[in-house]
Amino acid sequence: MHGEVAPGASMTLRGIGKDYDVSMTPAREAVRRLVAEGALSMSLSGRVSTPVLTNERVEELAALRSLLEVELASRALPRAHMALIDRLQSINGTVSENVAKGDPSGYIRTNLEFHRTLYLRAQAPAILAMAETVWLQLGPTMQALYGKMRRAEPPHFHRLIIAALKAGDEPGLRLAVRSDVTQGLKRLTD
Amino acid sequence: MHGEVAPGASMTLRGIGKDYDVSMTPAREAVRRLVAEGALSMSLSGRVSTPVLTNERVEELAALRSLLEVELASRALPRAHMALIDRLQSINGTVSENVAKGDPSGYIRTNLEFHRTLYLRAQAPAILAMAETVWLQLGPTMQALYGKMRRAEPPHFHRLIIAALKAGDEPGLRLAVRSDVTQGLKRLTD
DNA sequence: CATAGGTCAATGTGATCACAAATTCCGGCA
DNA sequence: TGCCGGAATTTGTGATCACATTGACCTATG
Repeated sequence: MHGEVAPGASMTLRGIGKDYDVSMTPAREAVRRLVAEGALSMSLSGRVSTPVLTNERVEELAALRSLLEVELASRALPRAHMALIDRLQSINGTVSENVAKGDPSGYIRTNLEFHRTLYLRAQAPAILAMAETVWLQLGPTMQALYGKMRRAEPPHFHRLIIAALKAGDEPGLRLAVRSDVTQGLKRLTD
Repeated sequence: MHGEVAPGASMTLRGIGKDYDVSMTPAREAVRRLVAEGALSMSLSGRVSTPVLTNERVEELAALRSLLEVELASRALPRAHMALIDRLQSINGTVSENVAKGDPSGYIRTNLEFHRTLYLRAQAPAILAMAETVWLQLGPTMQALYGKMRRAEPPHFHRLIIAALKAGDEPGLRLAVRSDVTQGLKRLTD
């Protein structure tokens, strides 16, 4: 999810087991779960690797992020008090730090933390779980994206999100979330 | 998914294995996958059962169906030719038969086949997979719903969907799909 | 008769093993 | 030098086992 492993990286059951000091059995169960969630792909022979996403797939996942996260933000809006907004601003500072540091994995992690913190207020665990599944599928590919980014951009749309939350502006919030989610992924399909 | 097992039904690894003439290992992997997809729930002790959904959860899943399936229908619309519409009408006939027969599981199965046939035209496998995950989570509860239905209602909204497809009416299609998806689930939360 | 305590069966977990399939690697041939 | 083929290693699958824990049943007691 955090883009710590590159797209197309392959792994073996025995290797995973050795890494975590367990036998093949728990490694197999973890892998099967991640395959079910789309975070890993399995060849017909059972070999497992991180998926290499086609442009069409990335476009779909971006559309899913947009659909789900706009809904989550919209549901969170009426419950978003000042304490939450302060928290979001603080996280946003950490995001900027990671941008400055040039740490792609840290950037992805704190960026997702920003979104998750907001969406937790939506009190919609099933929808949030789906959104996290999408994040999981995009993880490896996101790393490739932010590795390619020439200029590290500050979290512009995050500020729009915070502003819309403060103003209680629902259409503005929906647009800001959609823009933030779509922005980076757009570049990925070029 | 087809509502063949009631909500809250519990099952054991050895029991599943015996049913399908395999050992515990494949049963465990299947169960873990279904748990990851939300189709089964697992207690802290590892016991597995079909989930009993709260009203809030049903509302969430209905919202997810609405979001995802409206998008899928919208993407399928430009690609929907006459052959597809004929196919949908044929499936719709089978749906009516199952309604008349009073076969809840058959009704759910053919109803989902109607939706899947339309959505396959959207050429969006990731979104369709998410929608099917939602169907999976709703399966057992759907059975409880259609078991409670006094009067078996004909697939009214399906006809609206077909009409909108014929007319190329996108707003009408979106509304028809949203209504069809929401209709039954609304009654479930009372 | 109800309830609490204790015993026993049932269940999930993780490890290990045998086996088949596939991938890789290496040598030989064109 | 490039490509093909076979052998050996790697890898996933399914089965079985030991063990700890949980849940259920049964009995005894108030």
